[in-house]
Amino acid sequence: MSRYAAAEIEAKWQAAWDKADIFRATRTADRPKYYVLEMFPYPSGRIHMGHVRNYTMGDVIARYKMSTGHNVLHPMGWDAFGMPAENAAMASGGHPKDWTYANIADMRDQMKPLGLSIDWTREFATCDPEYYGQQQALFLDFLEKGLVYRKEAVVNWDPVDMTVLANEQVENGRGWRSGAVVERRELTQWFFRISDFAGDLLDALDGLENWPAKVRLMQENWIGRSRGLQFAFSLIDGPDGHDRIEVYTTRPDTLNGASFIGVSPDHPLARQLEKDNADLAAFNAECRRMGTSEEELEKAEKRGFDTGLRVRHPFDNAWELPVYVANFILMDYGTGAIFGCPAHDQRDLDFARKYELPVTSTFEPETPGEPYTRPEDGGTAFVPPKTEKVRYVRGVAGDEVQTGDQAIDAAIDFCEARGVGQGVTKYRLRDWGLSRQRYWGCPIPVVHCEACGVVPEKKENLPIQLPYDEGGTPIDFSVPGNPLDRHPTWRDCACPACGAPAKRETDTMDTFVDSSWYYARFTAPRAETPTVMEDAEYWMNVDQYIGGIEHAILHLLYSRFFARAMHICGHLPGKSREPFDALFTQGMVTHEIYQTRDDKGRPVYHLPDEVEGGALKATGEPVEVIPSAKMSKSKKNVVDPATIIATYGADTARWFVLSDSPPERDVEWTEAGAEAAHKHLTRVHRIVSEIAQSAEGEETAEDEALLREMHKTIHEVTGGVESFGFNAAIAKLYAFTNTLAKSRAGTGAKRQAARALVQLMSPMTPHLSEELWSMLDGAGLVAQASWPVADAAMLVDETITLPVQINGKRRGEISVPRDMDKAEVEKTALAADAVVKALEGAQPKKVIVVPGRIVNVVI
RNA sequence: GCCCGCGUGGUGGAAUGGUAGACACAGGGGACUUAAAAUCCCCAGGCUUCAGGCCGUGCCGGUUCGAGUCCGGCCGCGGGUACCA
Repeated sequence: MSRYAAAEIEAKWQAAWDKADIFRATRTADRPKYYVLEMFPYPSGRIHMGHVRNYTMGDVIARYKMSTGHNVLHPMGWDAFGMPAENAAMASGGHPKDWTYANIADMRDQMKPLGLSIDWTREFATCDPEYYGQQQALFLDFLEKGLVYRKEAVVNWDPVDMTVLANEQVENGRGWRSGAVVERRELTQWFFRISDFAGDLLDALDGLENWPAKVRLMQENWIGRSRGLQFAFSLIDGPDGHDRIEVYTTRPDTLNGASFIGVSPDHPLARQLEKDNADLAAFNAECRRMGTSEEELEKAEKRGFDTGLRVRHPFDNAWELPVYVANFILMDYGTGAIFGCPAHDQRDLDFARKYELPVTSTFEPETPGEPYTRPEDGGTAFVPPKTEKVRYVRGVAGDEVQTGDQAIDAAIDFCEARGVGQGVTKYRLRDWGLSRQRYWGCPIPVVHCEACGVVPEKKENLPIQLPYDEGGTPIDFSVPGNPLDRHPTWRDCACPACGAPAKRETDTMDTFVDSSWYYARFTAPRAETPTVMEDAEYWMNVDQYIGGIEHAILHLLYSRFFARAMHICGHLPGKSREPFDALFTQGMVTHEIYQTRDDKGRPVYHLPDEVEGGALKATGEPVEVIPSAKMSKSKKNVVDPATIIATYGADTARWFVLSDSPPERDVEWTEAGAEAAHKHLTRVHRIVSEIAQSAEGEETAEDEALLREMHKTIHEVTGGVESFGFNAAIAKLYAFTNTLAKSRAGTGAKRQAARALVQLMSPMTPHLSEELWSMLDGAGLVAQASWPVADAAMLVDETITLPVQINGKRRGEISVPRDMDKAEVEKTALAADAVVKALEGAQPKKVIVVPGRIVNVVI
């Protein structure tokens, strides 16, 4: 009897699949298409267990769909632009391009042994000129349709590295790499007009029924719709060009509690005033220096600068309010100006107390008599939920007692009728700035011409390729700044409009652009246009998208925007305005952390490989075990998929990452678990090969029981695979393996059962299944066999066991024919020993019979 | 702060309002073996006066013939998010 030799089997069947070319996706009308996609990886150089879990799940779906008669598209590519490649070049020399392509080759080599059903002919990397050239074409189309534009924007500027930093890259006001104090600079940047789509992107979330509710909610909050009133206060003796201050409020019902006006330090009025006021200029400069991190904002004191200016209240010409410049007001939300209502906003109240401004309640709790201290009497700001009824003492419109929502609507109507502003809907979502002052990204295909200004590059000149060297020598990344800026010749070009010498744009695109349309490119990866409508029409949408929850907002929102924009430019059909029909977010792979301490008491981490039985293998020194956490290089709690595959085989790794936890939750990698998975596969191999080799025998009385169990297993595993219940499906497969191992059924029935087992396992353990399938004389490849169908008649037993409860507590059970009618079941239940004993001759009050489920006797 | 999710044996977890703990890990006992490995069989929520009984899905209450599941209020943990006017 041959042992389970995973390495041999896996190589053999991967070669067989390759030879038969069964994973190549080709358009055809004779089968329904199914597009399954996992979020493509960044080519860091090593695959990790998270990748294994992600791609295995996608592979299970892809293989299952293939065996249910679908024409499956299951592609793979590389999200290959980005900072790590440049950082690697800066740290250790070399070129980002070489680093990236070498990593891609390494990772492909690590991925292939997993036996994924991927159509590798469609593979591409976003740093391929063939890909980013089409991205540049998209950009030009977007430009033509007004979907992308340039504007001045404030950015975090690192003066040492000479680059713009994202907010996440600023730590305590300093650049994360250079440690230099970050400056706020105004730069002209490119923006996508995503905010024009805010309402649509929000409303359309309702239609994404097969997305996790959590992700939809996160996007909803991110887009952040609010309804309010926009109106103006008239300014008394304002500087030239400033006779009013426009404000936005979601609480117009508190207008009679207004106490001051606040404007952002970046507000045009503040900028005008600082020209003649050195103190204000200093105040504003200090505000602008302040970081934007959460931590800093938390600590930052709410500070204001009294401009001395006054405005008139819109309801009362005689009522004047002071105008402050305040450090907590953002220029890019609303109008950059607010009215402060200290009674109903804690921040405004703190501000009012600090600068001794009036506090005026406009409403109070509805129920009198409850202990309540008004904010003007030293209480905290009164901010009840808007759905709660309150008593208006200085309301704007409507009843004295009403909910905040009602009062807000009434106030908007009232103000509109008086010509005081209008009701508006605003969104938190802002336009997406895509300019990056980096080398390793997709060049923005425009030209700056002295005569013509900003001119789009001609499409026939695409792709605008990144230069590899500068005048013969490879680009030196150890010099700070953007290499494209200082390149001797790359910038030089002819103006596409007038032909005069001009300069290229040196900004490149945010890498989120690259991943916002790759799913569409997979439908026609070698086309001379971004997409081909016929292919997009056929393959789109992605039927099942799988990836990490960390992309719940940015990547998925940007992709939804891009799909809309591509539709507008004729690159995607209307149905693909929402590109992902179903989304699944899987959990992480975690592992314990092993740590010792050095002589100074600092933690030293150790790889799981170096630890055995709670001590270091090398020295025997005991290790501290820290509970499971996400695998990370810095904590060394990583297991390398390559090692696992070498030790146990890919099927074991695949089986284990699916087995122990529900796919949306984290799964803890344990040596014991991996070993158990491997033991089980070895056992299946042994049991099935024994059955395959045993001689034909008589039918036995146990045949039917085994086949019934087989059909139940088919039913449950199918349901599990279809609903991402992989762990439950695997539990059922374990149970069925036990049944099969113990069964005394005849060889014929056992073969049938073994064939079903092997086939049901095949999406998870494709290699082992092929091997056993061939032993069992299955025709062709199991990968191409039709999925087994459960016989409904075999799913229900002739005789069933019903639990009998007395007053809801289980007291016994009865065995009855499946289709016995309710009255008979009741009779049988009442005759059961436990019931007779409990009733002591009395009549039950009530008997509930749930057919096929349970009987409950109420006494 | 606000929004969302989750609390089930020693552990991971299973359970359309209907037998709580499937399946697996770790554990205990046994068979085979000179021995070990491998394999196979059995036990296993807690308490108990043990052919039985009582308790039990974070805590308190409710709805129901029946609640891990539904509702209300707490407690704890996890995630998201915020000077958003």
